[in-house]
Amino acid sequence: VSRVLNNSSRVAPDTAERVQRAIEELGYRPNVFAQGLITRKSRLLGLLLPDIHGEFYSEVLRGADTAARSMGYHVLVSSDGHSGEAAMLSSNIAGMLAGVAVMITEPNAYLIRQAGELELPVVVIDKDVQGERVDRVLVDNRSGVAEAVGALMRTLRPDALFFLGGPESNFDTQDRAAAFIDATGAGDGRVQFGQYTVEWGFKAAQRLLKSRAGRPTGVLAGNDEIALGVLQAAQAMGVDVPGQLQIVGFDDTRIASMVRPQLSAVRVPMADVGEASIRLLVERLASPDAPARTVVLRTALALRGTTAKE
Amino acid sequence: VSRVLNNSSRVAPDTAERVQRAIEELGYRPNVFAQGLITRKSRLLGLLLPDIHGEFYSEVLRGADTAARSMGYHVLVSSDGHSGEAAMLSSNIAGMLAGVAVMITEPNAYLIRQAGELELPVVVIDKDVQGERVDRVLVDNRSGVAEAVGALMRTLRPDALFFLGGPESNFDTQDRAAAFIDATGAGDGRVQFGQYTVEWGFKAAQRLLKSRAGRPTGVLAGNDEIALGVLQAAQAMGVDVPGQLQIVGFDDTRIASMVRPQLSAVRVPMADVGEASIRLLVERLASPDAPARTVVLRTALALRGTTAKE
DNA sequence: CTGAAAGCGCTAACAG
DNA sequence: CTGTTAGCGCTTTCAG
Repeated sequence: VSRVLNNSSRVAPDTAERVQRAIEELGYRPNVFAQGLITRKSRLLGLLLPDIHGEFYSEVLRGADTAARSMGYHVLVSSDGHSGEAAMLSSNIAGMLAGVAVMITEPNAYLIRQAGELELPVVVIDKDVQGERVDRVLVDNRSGVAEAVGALMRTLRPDALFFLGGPESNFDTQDRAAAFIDATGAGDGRVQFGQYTVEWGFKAAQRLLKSRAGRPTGVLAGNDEIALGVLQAAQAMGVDVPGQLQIVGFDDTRIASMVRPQLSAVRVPMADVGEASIRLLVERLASPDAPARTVVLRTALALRGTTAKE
Repeated sequence: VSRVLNNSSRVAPDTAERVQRAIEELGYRPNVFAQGLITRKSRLLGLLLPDIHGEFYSEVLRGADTAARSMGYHVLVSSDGHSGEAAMLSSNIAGMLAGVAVMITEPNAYLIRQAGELELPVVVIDKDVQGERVDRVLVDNRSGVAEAVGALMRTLRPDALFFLGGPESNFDTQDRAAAFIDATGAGDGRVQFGQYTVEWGFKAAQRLLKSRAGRPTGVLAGNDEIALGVLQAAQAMGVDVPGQLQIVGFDDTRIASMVRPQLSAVRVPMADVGEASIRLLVERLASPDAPARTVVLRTALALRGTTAKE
């Protein structure tokens, strides 16, 4: 039976068929635990996200799930709840995992070290972690920012452009802020850090819009929620968008196209991030000693209602 | 070692400690497969959703994950992609699952039957499936609708109230439509079915708002996205909300409070749905022969900017 | 090509 | 209280 199922070694065709029939008649299903015990392999992959909340992460998960399924694997998600605990990695379940993809968006010494030392194949998402056999999936934030700023600068002066990011500790926000400074030559006052929320975007924009001098004519937001907050502040204060203020969001989640006017945004291919990390993992399973690889995913600029029409 | 780890049967305190020390020194971790092979138990629970997309399902997942973790379990999510395939249940991974929670929102004979026949403990979410040992988690749509309609009728005539639902085949939409008809005495024209999307909500509202006679003064939407579409249509047509048109969404996802004005909505406790299903599953694992249970979760009405201020 | 048998690492039952 | 042992169901030699 084992030889038929794993179609290994030579089995006579008619024997094989006889076995197959018996399998079906009896409804036989191999015991996964016995299999795992002897082969030390499994078809379960771990995906560790900072949070399983909202449009962004659920899109990563969806991409990962789809990719995994197409290759006969399954994905076990877990959020580390920003706790740095990485419950999944220390729980007994870790022993069932064939590999893990870890998304690291904030400094987390514990997680980073654990990811590097794990005897399991590891893919790190978002953070350029060192490690012998640690593959990486990165998003090209810099070119995304450059493209967005370029679009803004077609109609606006660079010194009236602002960046409203998420938490300063967030790696993506850091990257995006740095790229923004490179692209616009912005000094400190025009780059602000806060939260990845509508509320924070609203307040920050309100503050900016109130000031007479140095009022922004263009804002690049750290994510779509911040951009939405900026849009709402403008609307509340009677500032015309995109006439007096242009806004570009980041991520291009479904929210960006749900609101009116629709948000222009730098599209981050979240599903592709999920997919690439699973693919990398499965490929490493196949060749454990291959050199570490890095996949960099490009963004794309989606111009919609909050930027000047060409 | 086994006895110490499972703190079963009497072990001398000092022996236990000696074993513990050795475990730590050696970094010993029990092999999950060997354990599973003999105990036929696992700490892995399956969660089958129609889709892993968006605010709604990611919230269910979050509730489930939190609950599972607090009880030492893990959740393996999978979407059936509306395909009725239930890949998770037929794949080899099914053998690692201690139980499954299945969310059924549309007719799916295959899934329903499979859920009822599975030898695994099963919890069915959203659909009242029959089955010996099948527990259920339901949302009390009817009382949610009644409450929303009640609020609308404080200032509006019942015959100017409309219900714009999702697909007619969706169980929740069916429930909500039926409850709406009960509460308002609405005939067919005032209950419409479409898609759970902003676009459909927009178009349907546009059509309704254009007609001179029988123009709605209040709309109950099948979910928040539809409600948002209705709001945008009103704004686009210069219809004042809530002055000329009041809108109540359903689910109360984060989207409802992200937009301006904020959507009034019937809050569906999505995280609680996830949590309750995991809890039911774990409790059944403990007592396999207990009678089937049904948990009904209440909704709550969140009155915000799209309904008349009191 | 096929039958037989040796474990994989663990738990639980059984002696001591 | 602790040592020993019989499997759990599978894959993979090793003989035939």
